[in-house]
Amino acid sequence: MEPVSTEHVTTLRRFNRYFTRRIGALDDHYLGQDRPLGEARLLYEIGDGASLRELRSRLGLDAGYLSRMAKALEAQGLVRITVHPQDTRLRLAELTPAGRVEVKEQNRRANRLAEGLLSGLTPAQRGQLTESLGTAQRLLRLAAITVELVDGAAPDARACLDVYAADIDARFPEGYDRAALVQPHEVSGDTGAFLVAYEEGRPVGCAALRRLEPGVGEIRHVWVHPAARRLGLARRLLAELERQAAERGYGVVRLDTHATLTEAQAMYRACGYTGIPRYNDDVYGGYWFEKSLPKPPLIP
Amino acid sequence: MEPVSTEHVTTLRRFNRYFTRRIGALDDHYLGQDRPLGEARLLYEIGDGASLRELRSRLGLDAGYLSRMAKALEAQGLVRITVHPQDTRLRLAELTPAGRVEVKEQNRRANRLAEGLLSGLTPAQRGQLTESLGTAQRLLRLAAITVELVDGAAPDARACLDVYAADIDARFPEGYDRAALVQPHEVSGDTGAFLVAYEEGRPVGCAALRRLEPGVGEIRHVWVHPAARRLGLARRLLAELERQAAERGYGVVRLDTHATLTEAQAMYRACGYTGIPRYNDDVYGGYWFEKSLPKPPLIP
DNA sequence: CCCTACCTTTGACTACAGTCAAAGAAATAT
DNA sequence: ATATTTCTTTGACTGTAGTCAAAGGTAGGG
Repeated sequence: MEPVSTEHVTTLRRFNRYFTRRIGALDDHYLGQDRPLGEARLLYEIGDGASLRELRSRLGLDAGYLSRMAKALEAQGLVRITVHPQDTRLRLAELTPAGRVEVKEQNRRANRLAEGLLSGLTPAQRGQLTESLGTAQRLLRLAAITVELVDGAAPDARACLDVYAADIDARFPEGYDRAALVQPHEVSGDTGAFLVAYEEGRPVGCAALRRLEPGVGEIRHVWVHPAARRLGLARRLLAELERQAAERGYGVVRLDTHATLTEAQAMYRACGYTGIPRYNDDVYGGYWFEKSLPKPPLIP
Repeated sequence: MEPVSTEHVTTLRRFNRYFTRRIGALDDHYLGQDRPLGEARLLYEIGDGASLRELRSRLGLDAGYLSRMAKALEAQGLVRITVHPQDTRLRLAELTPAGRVEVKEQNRRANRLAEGLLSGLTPAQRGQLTESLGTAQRLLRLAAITVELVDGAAPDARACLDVYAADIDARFPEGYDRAALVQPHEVSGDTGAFLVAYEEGRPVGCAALRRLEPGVGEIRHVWVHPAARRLGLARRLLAELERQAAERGYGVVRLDTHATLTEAQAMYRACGYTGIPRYNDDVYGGYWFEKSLPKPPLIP
């Protein structure tokens, strides 16, 4: 991997210092107002209802601490806590009308704060700021996502394929038959690979490689969770999978895409793939692509 | 002022949430490590030495709280506290060699964290992120700066002119004579104005308006502190001063600039000023500009 | 049916962050 | 010379955040 230039590190750190001290701290202070910050955050996070378990993982809180805060909010009449109908170990928290009012008030305060800040800028500058922040957030999210090689039979791998199958089943006019998915053993070991992308511990994308014929690998199931799209994650998965393919001795990789997935086709072309004639009898294939890989560096 | 669009507010708030929770919180956690966060911040802020008074205002801490923390750091051998030689009410804090080591270690950790984040991006993406963050920070700083109309005799006004005079005295080949500065009464009241820009309570720029002849105002001493340059603050001061001029019934404003200040000349042209012949006998003038102002809106 | 894993609650703490008021010492203004 | 202001220190607090361990109830696998 390329070394990180000090200029980039400095800018990120300077921004971080400036932003957390000036904007973030202000925001926290206003959000809480007459309520402890922890409670205010919890209230906000409950939103349209959530289980304590979920809240705990989202906010990264200790179970006991959370339990007590939830109880305090319940005592204040802001939250109603019920037992999960299916799994009675779980507790569900939801806002009461009073809680909803409180959250609305939080939102109003935060909006006013943001408006106050933005009002110091001209409309053109506001647009520029919005664009910069959007770009920065996209890139920061992408940077925080890790791509890992997992076994084709790993639960996360299967979970990704489940969502993937449901996703394209809804998108293909003819639906999608799960029988077309790769088998775990095809995408594991010396000839195959399965990559899962994680954002904050949750799988948000995948990509699979299997052997097609000697020297030729096939890339399949490149998929990104809807909430993680437009970050450039698919390209990253693809690049990483190509590295894996080269390491496994493949000189060429092929793939097919459904005729309806025009964005995917554009991406493959942009990543150096060229259209080729049909190479398989996949019923979902509409376009076929191929890319030659560089020889892997010899690791002594 | 134009209303702030919800899109801009939403983007700013979303970014704020994401950044403070994900990046900022992480940073704080790593910075502190085995030391309370307050102490870690104080240590960092002391840097090459500072008075307790200064630290208090920079960090926004309670006097008692700060005094105790400083003492704790001194007891740990990280900080040396001495009495100010001129004003014995003041205490000066500076790092001991051990303190310096500790701060270096903090820096190393923070750098590693930033590098870890950036290493997930391609060099091109890193460049894009750096640029976005730079732009965003510029704009956020600008947005947080307030411009206020003050009396020409106000301490902040005179303080600005002092720094201004010293600044250009160093820049003009022939130096600068303070006698050329405006008098307080010229830039106050119905015919004059004095604007001071504040960033976090400190004056970081100024601009003055005085009467030149009936219907014609003169803009003078447009100045921005070196630490606040390249944010677009001069333009903002200028625009606000033009509003003040229009309000005071001036249909035209004029100004002159020294021949060496080429950036200033470019800015005036970009702001709608056009070159005119010499209109005064200012020894520092090298270029003369003029701009017609719109009629002020009638306030009933 | 039993065992294990999971989720929550409760009790008992700790440490950090921060506030307030009183008082002392030195500088500055009048 | 006196009054006022400024800066710091000290004592006495408070509230929030967060940790750890024990215990009790429930779900799911074998």
